Amino acid sequence: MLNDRSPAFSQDCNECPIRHRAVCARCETDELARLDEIKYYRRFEAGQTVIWSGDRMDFVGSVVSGIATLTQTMEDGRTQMVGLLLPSDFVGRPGRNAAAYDVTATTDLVMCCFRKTPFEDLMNRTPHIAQRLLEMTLDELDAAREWMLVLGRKTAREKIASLLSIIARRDASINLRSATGDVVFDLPLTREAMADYLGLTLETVSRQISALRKDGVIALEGKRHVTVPDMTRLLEEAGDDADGGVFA
Amino acid sequence: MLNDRSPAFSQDCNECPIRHRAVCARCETDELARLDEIKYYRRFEAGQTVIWSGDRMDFVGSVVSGIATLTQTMEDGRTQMVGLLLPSDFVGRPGRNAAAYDVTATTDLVMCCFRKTPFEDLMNRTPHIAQRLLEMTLDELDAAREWMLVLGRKTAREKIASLLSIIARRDASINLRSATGDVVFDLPLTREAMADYLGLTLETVSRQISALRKDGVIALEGKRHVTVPDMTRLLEEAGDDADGGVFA
DNA sequence: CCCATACTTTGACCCAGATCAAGAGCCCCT
DNA sequence: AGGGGCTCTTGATCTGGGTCAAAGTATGGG
Repeated sequence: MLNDRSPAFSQDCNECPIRHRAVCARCETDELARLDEIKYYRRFEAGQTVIWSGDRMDFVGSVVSGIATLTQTMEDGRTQMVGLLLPSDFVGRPGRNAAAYDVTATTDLVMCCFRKTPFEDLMNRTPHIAQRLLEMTLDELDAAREWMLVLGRKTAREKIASLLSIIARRDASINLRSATGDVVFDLPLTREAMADYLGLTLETVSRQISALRKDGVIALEGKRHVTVPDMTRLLEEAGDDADGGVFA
Repeated sequence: MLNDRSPAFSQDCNECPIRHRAVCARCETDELARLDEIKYYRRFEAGQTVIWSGDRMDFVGSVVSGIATLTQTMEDGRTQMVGLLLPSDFVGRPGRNAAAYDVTATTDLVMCCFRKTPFEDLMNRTPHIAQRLLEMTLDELDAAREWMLVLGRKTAREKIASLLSIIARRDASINLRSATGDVVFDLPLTREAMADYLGLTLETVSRQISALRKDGVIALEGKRHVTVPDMTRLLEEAGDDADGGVFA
């Protein structure tokens, strides 16, 4: 399976996202084979730290399954999540040795990693890797800037609705809609982690989720399982431009 | 001057930042010459809009002199600044046609631009351009994420101190210290623009600046000219890790 | 089965920063 | 000089979300 180099494979590969996302079908077969040679897998349990901010980071890699968070912490303990890594997201920085933020697994996590030196060598010989990484990084930058609007200007309710929209949009299980067309997914984060993402306290997160439930914007089963009967309504609550994206 | 291709030039060039920052001395002379062939300059007056979010953007470029801001706006008018472009900063996205945010000149502005198609062609033939752009984009991503911590978790006073630190660090005139070692610079933004960067109101910005002045953290001459007698103190006020960076 | 631990909800109260309002300083134009 | 825009400051008041506190709910271990 991992050695299949057909075009179809490089389209559909979930097994090794860097291969699919960073390299795609544009590179020659030999380079793909080289990537396979130097890659390795790492597994983490929920709650485990992948790397601490400031530590030496001698690898780059992407998420195969599970969810990881990037967080920054002040000396007094205030914490802000600065990124959410879902399957196929890339982490690590060619050309720099220290991690800039804590990376933590919030669920069981599998990453596809490359030791930095061989990866950089390969990147130098394979222009498309740098170009693909550039595209991915620009996407992340756009996402980070969009999040700055959420953090700086949105109300607590809008923040929650924005987070739910993003998770709905990106969570793989979103592809499964119920018979009635509802959007259904599981929250991969605790209330505290959501608070850290949104610049709120966990109490406010809890209150706003309750409020959205009372107002019929979402339905909850247990603490984590969310049903969105009307995605357009949720996007309105988030204060987003009403284009609706994939849900239009 | 613009045709000087000595190594010293590519180190010191202020005239065409993309050449210095995106290409540097690693590329061959021919490619540098090609960059010179396709570049052109654009001038904007203070307050003028470079491009509106959503508009077709058929160029990329970098700031030669002056200051521009990237902002996002909600329908109801709430706006968040998501980036500050100082001289040598790059803007634009190879491979995408629509601008993702408003770009506005806040001072008189000169940009060094490249039409997108020839730039992309050149990038495809010159791997170092993509690699250098990747580095620059990763820097911007780190800065954006650092700003997320400011927006999400810092108090108004800390936000102001953080902004002043960043401007002090990046403003070219910082290199000029007064005889006593004070750090001196001009604020390139109105109170309202600072508020939009920090997720505050302009009244709060004004009050916090007054408070910092009263407490002797900064001194003001007129509305815009700032003197910082003790940079370490300012960084403490910003809640930053006390490494001090260039000011240590 | 019961307890410990971690996560979540809800209530009561408070405060940092928003909002509303009034001037003050400044620059440019006529 | 005098006005008309700006930008900026300062005061008074209000409020969204933080803080503190307590109780509810899973889940897993002994």
